[in-house]
Amino acid sequence: MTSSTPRVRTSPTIFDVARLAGVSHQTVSRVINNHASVRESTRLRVQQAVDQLSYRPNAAARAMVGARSRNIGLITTGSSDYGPSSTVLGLLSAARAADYSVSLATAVDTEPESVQAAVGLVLGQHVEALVVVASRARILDALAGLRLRVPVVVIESSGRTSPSLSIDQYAGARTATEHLIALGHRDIVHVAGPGDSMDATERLRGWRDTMAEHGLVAPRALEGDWTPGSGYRIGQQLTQHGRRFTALFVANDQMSLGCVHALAERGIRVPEDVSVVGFDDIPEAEHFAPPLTTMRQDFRQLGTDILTTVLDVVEDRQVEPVARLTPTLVVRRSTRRRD
Amino acid sequence: MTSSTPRVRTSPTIFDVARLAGVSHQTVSRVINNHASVRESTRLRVQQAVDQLSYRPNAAARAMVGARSRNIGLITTGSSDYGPSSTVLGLLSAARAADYSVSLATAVDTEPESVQAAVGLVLGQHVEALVVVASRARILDALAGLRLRVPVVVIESSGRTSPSLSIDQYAGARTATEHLIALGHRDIVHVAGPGDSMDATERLRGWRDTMAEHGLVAPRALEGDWTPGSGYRIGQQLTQHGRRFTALFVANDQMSLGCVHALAERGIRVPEDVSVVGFDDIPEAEHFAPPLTTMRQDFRQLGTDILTTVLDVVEDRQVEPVARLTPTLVVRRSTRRRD
DNA sequence: GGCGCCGATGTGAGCGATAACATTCCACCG
DNA sequence: CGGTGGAATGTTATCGCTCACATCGGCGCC
Repeated sequence: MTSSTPRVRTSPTIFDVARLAGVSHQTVSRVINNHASVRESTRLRVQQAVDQLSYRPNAAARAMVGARSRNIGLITTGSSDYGPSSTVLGLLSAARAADYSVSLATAVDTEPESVQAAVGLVLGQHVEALVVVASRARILDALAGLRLRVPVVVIESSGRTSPSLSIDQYAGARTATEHLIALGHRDIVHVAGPGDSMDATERLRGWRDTMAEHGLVAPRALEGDWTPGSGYRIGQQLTQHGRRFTALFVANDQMSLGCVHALAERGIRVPEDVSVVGFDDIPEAEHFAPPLTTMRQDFRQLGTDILTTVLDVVEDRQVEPVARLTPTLVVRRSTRRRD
Repeated sequence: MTSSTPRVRTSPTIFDVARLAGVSHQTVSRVINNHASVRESTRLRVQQAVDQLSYRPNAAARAMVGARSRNIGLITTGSSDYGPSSTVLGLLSAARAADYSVSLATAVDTEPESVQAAVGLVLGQHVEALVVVASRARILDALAGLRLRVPVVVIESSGRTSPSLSIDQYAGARTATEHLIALGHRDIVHVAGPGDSMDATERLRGWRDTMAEHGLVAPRALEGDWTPGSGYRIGQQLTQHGRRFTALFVANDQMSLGCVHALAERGIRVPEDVSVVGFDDIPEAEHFAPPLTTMRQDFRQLGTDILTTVLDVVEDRQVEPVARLTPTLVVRRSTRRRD
């Protein structure tokens, strides 16, 4: 056990530093803000005083005089879904690199009140901009009801808001479906994510359009909630109804896992009897039984792009209204040519 | 696309509200802080003015006069490991419930400079306390070098720091090992997490002690890095060296997945030939092939406890120096009685 | 040598809120 | 009917910092 930290009553101010260095507070201010026209010897003396007192400028006071806070607000749902949480992680790391801190609040659900409460919380922290990870359409609605005084950047795939960024779910779904079709599959069932998820909707649309373009019938999709458990239940239904299919395009890797589990219990083998494509490329996917073919998304890049956009918006630069990254297909052993 | 938000140049101040309501700014302050002795009619009038201008008190100004910021700082590594990220999620949700915002910064690695940079970032945001998710021992070292002016609460399982909270990894590892021993296993190999992870060290220690208490030899543990890939490689090594074992206690579920994958490739079946116990109970574990026996940790509860401790510390109340939650065993199909 | 200029530094105001103290107003009492 | 007390409200100082402007001092030039 370490000794308890000796807590100092009050922090030193710029005046304390000034007194110790024998200069005016304004000179100290110049030094800590790297202003020109401070003699080298003076700068040094001040710097020493700063170190000696371990002085840290008071952010609140700086904020009051209108200085940049280098703080951005981030709103997410509290879910541990791979997509949203990876996006957050990507943004966090980009923010760190740009020397920005992030004030984060989670909305307990998608009710407008919850979202607005979360927004209110971070807005209380002097943020330069707000980033909202809008996994659900309702979050967008809640947002629309607000008249905010800071710029907002939204992460969502519908393209309804501007500026918004996302990974192109529609394109990803098309690639996945094309892959299955190229392997000779014609009866391709889609296991979708929740209906109010915009990512899920886009993936569904991509699958449906691609099927249509190839003259294939797109049967009604079954809807899960992203969890492995829901995938499992859908897998069971799929086998019970005696539905005919040779391939499954599942809207995320976790549900794929559940589906494959249910299929295996019925003696249906992947990929011998049914090919399966997932979405996300979670770290586990490579080691599923069998290793899962899936769509990889570059969340780190997304995080970096988000921060770039935020900085552009904050500094009143031109920004692309709707920016999109494209997922890439990772072929593993869960898909194969139809016999 | 929604119409672009009309950005107002400057926010209304307490004086704007006061003027509109025809009272002094102090009366407005009383209303927004729910002070007594404001006539009901006045309160109403002020409230209306507040709403009309959608006035929000300026946090920086409040902070300057010493008011509580209702903001806590959180430091993590940017890893997406299930444990740390679930802890963060748990804390975030508890903070939301307590109307606290969270300023989050990730340390790019465990170098003291990285950690200190992250700490500096959040310390610039007027936090009432700092919570550090110290998954690695080195983070603790970096922290020890700092003389901070805010209370610090650490999430770490070694118990070196105070106050600290954690889930009792040692106890969990003991339970897992006991489970295997109770099933008749004697040759139990441990696949450990990285050596500088305190959780990994505690799990290793728990396994070793339990083995010793039962008069069993604990062979040298193999060390992974928490990823499924590392588990896979270790699984391969295990089979190559022709090591004798009937059970595997793997330090987390992801590595378990990799191990089982490697074993399956060599024709070794789980649980027929080898029993496997994981740790974490990630959502996927239930649908692994076979469903994984593992140790479940209550991260939500941990998050709540962290916030309680933070509040206690901030308000100078007595706190338990080292608090621990206990994981519970979830038995699934990857373990069975030794033939 | 005096003037002007510029680099280095100091002074004072003000950001938006709260706390402490001052004032007003009215009801109630002797 | 004046005095008194407490509720309601107003006034002022203050927090730590940066900005705008004031000041100071030395150097170069005519």
